[in-house]
Amino acid sequence: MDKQDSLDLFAEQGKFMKGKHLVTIFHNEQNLYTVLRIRVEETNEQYDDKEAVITGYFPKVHEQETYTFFGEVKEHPKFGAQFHATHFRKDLPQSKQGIISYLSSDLFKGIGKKTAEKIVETLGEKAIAKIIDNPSVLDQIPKLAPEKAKDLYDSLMEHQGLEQVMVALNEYGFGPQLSMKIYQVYKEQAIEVIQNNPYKLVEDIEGIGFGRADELGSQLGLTGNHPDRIKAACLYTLENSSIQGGHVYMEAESLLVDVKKLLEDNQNFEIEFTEISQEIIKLGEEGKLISEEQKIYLPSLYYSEKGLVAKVKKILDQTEYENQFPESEFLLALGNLEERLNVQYAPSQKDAIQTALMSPMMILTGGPGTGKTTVIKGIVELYGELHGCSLDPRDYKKEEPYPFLLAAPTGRAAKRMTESTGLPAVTIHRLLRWNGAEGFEYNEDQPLEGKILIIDETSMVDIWLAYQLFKSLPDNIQVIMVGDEDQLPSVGPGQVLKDLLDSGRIPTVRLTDIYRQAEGSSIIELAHQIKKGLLPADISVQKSDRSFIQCTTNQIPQVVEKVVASAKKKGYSPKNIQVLAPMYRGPAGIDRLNELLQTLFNPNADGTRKELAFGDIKYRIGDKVLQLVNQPEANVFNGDMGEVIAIFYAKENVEKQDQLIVSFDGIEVTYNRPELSQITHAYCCSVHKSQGSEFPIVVLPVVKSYYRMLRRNLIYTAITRSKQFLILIGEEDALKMGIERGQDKERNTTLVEKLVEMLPEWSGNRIDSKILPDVNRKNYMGIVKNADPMIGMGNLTPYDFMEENEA
DNA sequence: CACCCCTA
Repeated sequence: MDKQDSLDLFAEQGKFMKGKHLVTIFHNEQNLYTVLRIRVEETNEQYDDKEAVITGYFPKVHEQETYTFFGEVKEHPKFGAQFHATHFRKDLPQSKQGIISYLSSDLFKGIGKKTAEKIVETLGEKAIAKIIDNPSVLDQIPKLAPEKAKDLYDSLMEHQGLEQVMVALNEYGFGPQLSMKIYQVYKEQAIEVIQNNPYKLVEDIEGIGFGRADELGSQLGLTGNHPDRIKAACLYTLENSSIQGGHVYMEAESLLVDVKKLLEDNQNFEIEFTEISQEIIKLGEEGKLISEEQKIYLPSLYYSEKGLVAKVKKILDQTEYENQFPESEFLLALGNLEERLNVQYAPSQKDAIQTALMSPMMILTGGPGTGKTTVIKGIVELYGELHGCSLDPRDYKKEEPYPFLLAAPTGRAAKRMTESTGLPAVTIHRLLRWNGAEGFEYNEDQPLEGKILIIDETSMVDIWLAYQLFKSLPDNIQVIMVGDEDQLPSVGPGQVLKDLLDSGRIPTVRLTDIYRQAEGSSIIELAHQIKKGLLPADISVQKSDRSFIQCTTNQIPQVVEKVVASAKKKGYSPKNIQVLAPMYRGPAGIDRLNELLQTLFNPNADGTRKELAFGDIKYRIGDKVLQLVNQPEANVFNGDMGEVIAIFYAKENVEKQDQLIVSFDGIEVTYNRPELSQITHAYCCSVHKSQGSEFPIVVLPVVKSYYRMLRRNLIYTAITRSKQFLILIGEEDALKMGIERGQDKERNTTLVEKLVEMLPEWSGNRIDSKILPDVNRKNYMGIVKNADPMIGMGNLTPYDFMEENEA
């Protein structure tokens, strides 16, 4: 089998598009993300245009060369149809004439037409494959100097290197996706690196764990207590603890224990602790990990904490905000604003706005419904008023940058920020111009321009991103961080918001009064208890707005069905009633509940309705669906919910594609079949996905089979999604266990101690917001967006949703 | 066992 044939290993299945490269529209040097246009020569896609846009991760693609791309056509909301390629192959010229013009082209210095002809005469139509296989065949070419032969071979390798490496990696058992990643890092040296030290892959390639590398290692004879093996196990264990457990460091002792276990579990060979600590010391000397007082860090995490603290200090050192305008001026402007917006701020909200404007940095924290959004709106409005600057970005020229930077860790939180303030807000990644693979355009060398930064949903910001953001800030900026420390912690390592608050070094305003719920809400009371780790004694007692129905895991589906059916009968739609669960699988998992709820809300009893099947899901018109990825161009984001409004089969439309049309509050998005993986049913969704949303009725099953997921902040996040009714279903034991679990699994961080060491204590006066003057509560709600009116509640209680269940 | 960010 020669190389050209073996390359066809990758062509075995799927769609391809072959054509000549016309122009590269975009190429990211860092991560190789490439957008290019080709003239289509051949394809098995339904594609009528003569030209096509290809996207994917490619090393340099040469102009005028012909390539075959493998992948699928996808619809981009702004740029239209494009072919997303997972891998590609450069087509070697097939005809003698083709090879001659290829070899005599500019790609091969010093090879003219004459020499090219000679090569083909001597080696035949498979000349290129033969040379790649064994460069010494070039010795047969008359009058070809050895240096030229070497140049030719090197150039060929450079152009064909990717394919070479891909084939070899395939033999090591790596698929095209992972192979491409490996190639991006090591280029033509990939195979050499793997043969020398396969454990290096653990360090360099995301997605290759110790287990995989150790398999290669033992094939290559690097076994037992080989230093490379031990080192890799150390780094892997540390990385794992930060990615899986959210820790910023590991105690040296537990690192030793975990590493020993990993090494011995994988191969039957006893490892001494001293052997491990020796390698840890060496890794320290190589700068691959950092140890301080028996705490072992990955360098990126250590420097993130350190750098964040240094920058926070710099920002807090600014003194010019405190007395920039007299308090009387602030109060006057605040009064005008209240009149203009027809709202009245509570004392704690006024305090928050004032502290934000008069301090270099502030944290605004509080649970759902405490008016954080209202305060953000107040801050930007008043900032504009007091500084006499417009809130409209269009009023700014290039030399006078827009002063307001609004950002959030998720697309959806940014979208909400835009809606509630009327100002542009983006994800933190977009703000910093992220270009994939470790590239942020903004950093310490090229800082952002702006005067005031507001970050919402700060609880979701991990230590890496926090550092990246702060180091990209100018020194003369005001920073306001908004969030709820009791919600789910960030996906990435650290607990930045909680640590900043716990340090007591940052000006902070806590909002505690709830303006969104009815007065005397027992849901809020429950939330407060859960925050303290307590399960109220009256949990099983029926309240006006919450209830608890006891049942086992296996009864969950039928009880959920009864409760929801009862709500449906009372006129609630799927939009108003949200079932939340922590996990997808299992008899009480999201998948099972979605199936059942679809049958309840949107059945197809006689089988005559139009359906589009994707995997295990059958979509019907009227289905409630959840968006799983961001589509900023369409203003639709991960976590948004919508409704299926149309289904087209391939034979019914010009695109010849199965299509699903979903409406997200009026925004219509079309999903071709391949894009259906971007949505799922939403009758029941995960607690994680519900973060940032609220619903009139929340139905929350809690059973011991969710064991791994049950934690205090998960339960807190889930129950605080409900605005009117909360119906808990399941086992009291499980609920109790979940609420009590939280403290013991704290994340290892040293941010608090670093802040405390570097910064003076903040001695701001906190307004006790319990002492509220008697003002009209309705007015507080005035500018809270989405404070949808209670939907014809009358005197309903959760009990009304379960009357049939009493037997 | 679940979750974030994305380049014209």
